[in-house]
Amino acid sequence: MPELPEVETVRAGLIPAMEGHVIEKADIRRPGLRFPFPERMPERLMGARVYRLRRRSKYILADLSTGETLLIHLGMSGRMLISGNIAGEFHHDHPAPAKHDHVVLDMSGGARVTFNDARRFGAMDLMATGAADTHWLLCDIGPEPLGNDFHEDYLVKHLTGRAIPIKAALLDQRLVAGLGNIYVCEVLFRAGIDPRRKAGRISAKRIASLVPIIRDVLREAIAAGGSSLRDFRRADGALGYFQHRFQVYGREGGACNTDGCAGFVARIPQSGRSTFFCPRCQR
DNA sequence: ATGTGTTCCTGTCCGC
DNA sequence: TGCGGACAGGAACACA
Repeated sequence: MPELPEVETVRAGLIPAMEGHVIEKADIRRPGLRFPFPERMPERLMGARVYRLRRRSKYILADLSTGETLLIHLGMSGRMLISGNIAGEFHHDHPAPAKHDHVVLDMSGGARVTFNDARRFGAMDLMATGAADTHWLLCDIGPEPLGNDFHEDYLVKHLTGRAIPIKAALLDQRLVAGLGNIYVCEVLFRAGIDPRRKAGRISAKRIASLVPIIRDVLREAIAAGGSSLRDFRRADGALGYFQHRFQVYGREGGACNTDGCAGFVARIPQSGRSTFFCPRCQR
């Protein structure tokens, strides 16, 4: 579900509720999600102050005063909901736990943060803060697309000679972090590249052109508060609005938006997932 | 190395 | 209105 822009939106929304505040109560309502929760999770969370909320790829990382870091992954359907006292506004009543509310954190500032995840593909874990980079879920993830380690030479070097379709390559978190099905489709549309093309058979110049396009798409989506499909919401309950800017994702059969292109958006399966593209102007 | 398919789950939507 | 099937933002895994 949430890709980098949505996770970044959630992180930003959680900051006023969590950063600088102490976890006063941790209600763990089931043994785990995609993976079992770590041993003694409530005890390890209770009394911990959240120093900082970070993001790495599609993961939210909360550095705690206990020397541990809480890792949160939203999977496909995970949501972080805030209720109660947010940023000095008093709304004392917390709603009763709803279906699929799996973890409930009561913060010292008066906010309640609820991890709701219908499909339970999400995850939570705790690790030593200093060892966060070596956590098994994080250690093989590639560079942040908005960071300095992701650049033209890097992408060209890692795609040279690869027989993998460019769509699958960009979806692989080991190459670059944070891209998912929506944004890969949108990026390849802007680049005019056919998602089925083998990465190694695309010119270095065109591969290089993907770097600024990836950055632009992600930055625009973050600025828009992410994309609200189905039930994705920002932590404050507002909807993101980048979905209104989709050129191809979810637009099967729609007219291509490229000037002068008379094509229509097609949907094809690629490695078990839907790819949306314009066969006429993506080559 | 690179497919592809399956799996983990629940919810929603669409056609009959 | 019910029912079955397809499909959904992720990603690990087994296997050809």
